[in-house]
Order: sequence, then C-alpha cells, then structure tokens
Amino acid sequence: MRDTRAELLSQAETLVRGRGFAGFSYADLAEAVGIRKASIHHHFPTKVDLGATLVVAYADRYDAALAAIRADVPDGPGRIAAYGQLYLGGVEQGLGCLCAALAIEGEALPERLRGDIATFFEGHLAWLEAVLRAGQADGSVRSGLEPAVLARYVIATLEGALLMERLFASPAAFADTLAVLVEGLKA
Amino acid sequence: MRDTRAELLSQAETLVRGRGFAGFSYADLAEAVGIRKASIHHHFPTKVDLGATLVVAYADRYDAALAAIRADVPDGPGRIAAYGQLYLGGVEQGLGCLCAALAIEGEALPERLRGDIATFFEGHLAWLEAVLRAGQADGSVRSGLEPAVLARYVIATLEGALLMERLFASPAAFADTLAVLVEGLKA
DNA sequence: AAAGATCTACCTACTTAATGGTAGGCAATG
DNA sequence: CATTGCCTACCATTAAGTAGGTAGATCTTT
Repeated sequence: MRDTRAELLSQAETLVRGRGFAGFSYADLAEAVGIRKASIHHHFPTKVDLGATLVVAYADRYDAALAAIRADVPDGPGRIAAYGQLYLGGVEQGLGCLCAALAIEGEALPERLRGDIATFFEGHLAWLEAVLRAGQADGSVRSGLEPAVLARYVIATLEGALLMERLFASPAAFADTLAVLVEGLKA
Repeated sequence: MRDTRAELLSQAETLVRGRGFAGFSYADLAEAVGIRKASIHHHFPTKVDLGATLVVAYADRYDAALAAIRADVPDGPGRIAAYGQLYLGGVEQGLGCLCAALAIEGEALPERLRGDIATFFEGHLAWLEAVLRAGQADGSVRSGLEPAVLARYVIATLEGALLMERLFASPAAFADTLAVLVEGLKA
C-alpha cells in the first residue's frame, strides 16, 4: 500500500542528513528508491513539500522517543543522558541532524521550512526545560540556573557535538562530551 | 591590485556561511561582486578551489584572533569567554560557521574540503586544549577532566549554539549559553 | 455479479532554467 | 610584448517540475 511513500521519506531523510537539503536531487532520491524521478512528484509535488513532510515525520519520531524517556527514566540527569543517546545514533551512522542540515541553509531556506525547524527546536526546548525543572525540584539536577537557559545549553552542546564528531567519525568523542554535559548537570 | 580576488573571497564567505556550500552558485557570487560569472573562474578555476581557499583564509583569521586572545587575556575562563565572543559575531550577523556549513554536506563534500575543515577543527581543538591545560595549571580552570575532552566539549557547545541561535536570531540566548559554559569551567 | 467510471501509482518524454566550466578575445599594465 | 583581468558567448549537464498516458485496483451503478 503506502510502501513507496514511506520508502521515499526514509531515503530522503538519509540523503538530507547525509548531504544537506540542497545537496541532493530528486534524481538521487529516485535512484535510491528505484523509481522514476517524475513519480516522486506524485507523492511530493515539490521539494519543499518533501522537506516539510520530512521534518514533521522526524519531529514525530523524536516526540515518541522523548515520551518514552520520560516514562522509563526517573531522574533528570538520566533523562538528559538518554536524550543524548538519540544523537549518538547519528554519529554512528554518519548522519547529521535533519534540522541542523536545514538550519545551515539559513536565508536560502524556504520560509515554510524555517518555521518547521524552529518548531522542532522549540519542542525539544520545552521538553528539556520541563525535564530540567522537574530534576531541580526532585534534587537530581543542580539548581541555580534557569531551566530555560539550561535547555538551550543542552541542545547546543549535543547538536554541536553531533556536527563535529560526525566529521571525525568518532562516537567515542561524542560519548565523552555527553558524559561531561550530564556530569555538569548533576546536583 | 588584488582587490577583486579579496572581494570574491569576502562575498563567497558570506554566501557559504549564509546558505551553505551547495546553496550558492557562481552566478550568485558574480552578482554579489559585480563581475561576470566566467571571470570568477580566472581567480578560482573550480568551486572546490574557491572553497578550499575560503577555509584557509577563514582558519588564518581565526588563528590571528586566537593568538591575540592568548596574548591579551591571562586566565583560562577569560580566554574561553573571548573565544566564544568570536562565535557571537556570527549570530549577530545571521551567519553560521563556515566549516559547519561545509561539515553538514558530509559525504557529498569533496574529499579535499573535508580534510581542510578537519584541520580547521583540529587547530581549534589544539588551541583550546593548550588554553585549558594552562588554566588547570594556574588554577583558573577546574581540574579533574582531561583538557582534550574539555576542548571538544567547548567547541561542540559553541558550534551548536551558533547553529541554533542563528536560526532564532537570538544573540542574547547565545550569550546565556556561553556564560553557562564559562561558569562551568571555572575552578 | 457485470459494466462502466474513477482513482492510484507509476511510467516516458519533455520543458525551462540554472549549474559549473570552457574558449577565445580585448584592453590595460608593467 | 607578455601577462593580468576581465569580457562575451558558448557548452554539457543537471535541476525541479510538467504533460500526458497506461495498467491495475476500487468504487458505483444497474
């Protein structure tokens, strides 16, 4: 049934995360999926449509993962550590963050996509803020700093580590950075 | 004399940092500089040549700034704060890090450029490691963590903050993250 | 249940514009 | 007079997107 569409999304995500949004073409995607270029337009009329769908699907997957972490891990630092593990997967596969790949495009990025990725980051920020606030309340996270500030700090560190350690193909170095981050958050 | 060449480098840097390497064309650059597209090839035969020159020039500018920081600022945390200020400029101008823009391209990036940006990051890593080690020795930086690990951590945080806060056009948020980072490094 | 109509998912073939890059000329400079 | 720096004009390729068609599934009507 909707197999091709899912395959298109999967391969497109790999392409964007691997080479950037401007760095892949419908021809590349067609070849990856084993379909004709024109057929892609049947599922995603324009490249921006595809990009927007990609971001939504990516955000949804993250949302599920974030909910699972909150359900499975009780303490603040543990949750942040689990959150960081999500990024580690990218380093291991040699794939960057989808939204980082889009964010780099900056001014050239269609307005619609810019809004979508801002929403993505805001969602993470809100989740992290809630997690950190709860951690401060239960004494597992060090207090004295505003959760909102800390949340931005956490994302920045992980996004940056993913960007750099993917280049160096060094999951171990990513793990070190994550460890320093989590250690610094403990009460 | 070499005015056009310098102008090409300057405008190209702005374009790459603003929209990514694959996100700008020789036509864009020609228009920005006020020259014909073909004339660019006289200075930079291929786009990869241009990119490589860009990275070297960018790294050289940073090298000078890093040397100045080491000369002007005595303590470890102060030096890291000054280092972070360099990134802040990007947020204020709405420009990302040149090497981050290239790093995002990942596998699609010509091998030569990938090596060049790896060298860029390695240079920063070495500088930071030396600064942090000296800071630990003179007691201004908290000890207990390896300078090499801390150095990667610092770059990751700043690169990530630049990436995200540029999207949000929020220099203030970047400053907050930098403050948290520096505070955490103090002895 | 058979017949027709419609829809889905894909195809070939194409258009238009942009890409990076080349060839060759010409005027100024040293 | 040779080099530098730019030009016009071009090339092959690739980009995203369109036009129009076809086989098969599905829905509708009798």
